[in-house]
Amino acid sequence: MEKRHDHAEAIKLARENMPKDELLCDLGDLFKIFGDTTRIKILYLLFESELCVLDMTELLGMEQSAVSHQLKILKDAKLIASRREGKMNVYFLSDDHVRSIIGQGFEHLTEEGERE
Amino acid sequence: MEKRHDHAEAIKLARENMPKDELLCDLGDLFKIFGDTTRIKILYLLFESELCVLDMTELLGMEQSAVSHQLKILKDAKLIASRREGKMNVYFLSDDHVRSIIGQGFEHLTEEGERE
DNA sequence: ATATCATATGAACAATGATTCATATGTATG
DNA sequence: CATACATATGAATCATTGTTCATATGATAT
Repeated sequence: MEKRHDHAEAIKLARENMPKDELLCDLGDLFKIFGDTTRIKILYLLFESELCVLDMTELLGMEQSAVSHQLKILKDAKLIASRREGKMNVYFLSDDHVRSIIGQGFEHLTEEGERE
Repeated sequence: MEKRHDHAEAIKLARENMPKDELLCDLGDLFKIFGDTTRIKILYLLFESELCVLDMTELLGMEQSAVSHQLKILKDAKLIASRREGKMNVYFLSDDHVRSIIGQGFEHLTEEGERE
């Protein structure tokens, strides 16, 4: 009887190419940030234009405090950045990876849909 | 004094391009799946070769039950698929979006690192 | 059939995390 | 300096979620 799945070989290959635990942890932490609807919404908002906190609070229909908390998380992850403008803090995307990552997720979802 | 941040215009632009809530939710749910080290590890393992549950249990040094639970989550999200081979269930990546998404996350992390 | 191997699954528990409330910081203006 | 405006932050709460334990299902061989 032919053996189709070769445990030893598969395990060897998989083990050799496993990145360090720290990187895997960082990756998880990064994606965790995208794993929340509020934060996804904020990022989408910033796709189009810079926004101050009150703008976002209004657009999201949420409490100002909740928005600020999420902005901090996004900023700590360097996904967004901000600058002062008088009394306001204006937020904007800090690089294009955000668009790429969300774009890939979007593709996965829509192609799944088509197949069914 | 020149007004640098135009609230009305920014809000209008942002609101027009906001996808439906359902999509935003689905996106969040998808990324939530990548937001766990165990699942990231499993996906990385499957980058190289198909694996049965016991292979992964050994490679991850985790309980079989924990691995199975995570496999179910990945399978429900159509990120992986499986086939029977005798007593075993052999798992494999179901499409290349997994590689792209993780790749983008990886890039964000490493480029951040370089800049500092 | 029964014993065994491989995997799946349900319930319980502990940890994590998003939101709210209350309050503090920072900035302009009278 | 006092007041109002814009934002940030700490503590508390409620919900979500990963893991474990115990057990169920499914497949093979004797």
